[in-house]
Amino acid sequence: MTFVARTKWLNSAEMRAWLAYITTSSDLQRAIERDLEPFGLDGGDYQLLAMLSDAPERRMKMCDLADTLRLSRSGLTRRMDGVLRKKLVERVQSDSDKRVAYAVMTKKGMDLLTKVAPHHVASVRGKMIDRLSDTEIRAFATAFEKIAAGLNDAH
Amino acid sequence: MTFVARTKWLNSAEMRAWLAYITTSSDLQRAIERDLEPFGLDGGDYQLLAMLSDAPERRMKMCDLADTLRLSRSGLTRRMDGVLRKKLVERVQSDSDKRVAYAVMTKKGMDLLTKVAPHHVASVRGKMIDRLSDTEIRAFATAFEKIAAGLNDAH
DNA sequence: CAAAAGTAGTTGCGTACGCAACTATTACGA
DNA sequence: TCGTAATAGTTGCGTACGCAACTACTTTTG
Repeated sequence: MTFVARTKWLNSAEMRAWLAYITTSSDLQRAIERDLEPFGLDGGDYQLLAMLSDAPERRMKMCDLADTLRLSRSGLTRRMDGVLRKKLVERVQSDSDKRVAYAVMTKKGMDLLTKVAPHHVASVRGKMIDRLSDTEIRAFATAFEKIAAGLNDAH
Repeated sequence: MTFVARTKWLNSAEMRAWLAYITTSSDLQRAIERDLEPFGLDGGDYQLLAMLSDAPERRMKMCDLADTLRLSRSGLTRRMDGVLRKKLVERVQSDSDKRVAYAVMTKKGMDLLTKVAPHHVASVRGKMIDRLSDTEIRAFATAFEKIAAGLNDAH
């Protein structure tokens, strides 16, 4: 294919960016998750609670929650099993549409999140945010926003 | 803990950076992996082959390979099963130290990587690199390098 | 130089999650 | 309005991978 044959290799700055990104982002994610372990949460649980805490009435439809968490429907079903067992979240069947179920954060879930969030923020700050200048933070944000836009409009 | 009580929340620029990062990086990774599927490789296989292709004599000790790929030892053992079955890589026992095994890329593996690499680079370019300005690329690289440095010296 | 400690790799087991298939419900088109 | 299509959610099955335990070597140490 002409297209591929013509593909430019990465120059050194581009390669630096790509390599730094792929090696570091997995380390970063692990490090931040490790800081959550003392609270009995993993990264997925935390994201789930954080999303619910942000939603009106602290509730979301399962399928919307799956989309925002980047989980398949079945993936969310299993992940819910965990937080349901811990009583951090409840399932509530919808009256108006009997297909849909809501995930609703319980008081226990909210209390836990309130306790954990400052530690999590401290972790994110310490490992990432506070290591970057304001300029870098802004560049970082716009870079990922541009990438996200590209991913969306390419389907 | 005073430390935690004092933790500053993220301001809006910081929050933008963090949110854009966590939501987008998983989408980006998936998108790039999807582009590898037509070649019968997943992201892990590709990384493995790429690392070997870069190493002297296209071979690496299993444990070094595990470290660079951010896999546990057992994780690498299983991942090797896949590429061994496909004959892209061979295991070679070391003579000098009978504990160690080398992963050695085969000609078939090298040929495949040579074929796939341009598509992969095109994918990385299209989804990320070409969407960013030179300035953003540089900021991106230094940002992740700083983060990586922080993760390392914090143990 | 023997015993203890360290290192490389594999295996058993448990967990997370995606895909495909299935059920139940709702929306739509003729 | 009936039948077809779309949507929400769960379940079965397969894969990836980490941890702990194990084997087999090698290095260190007293």
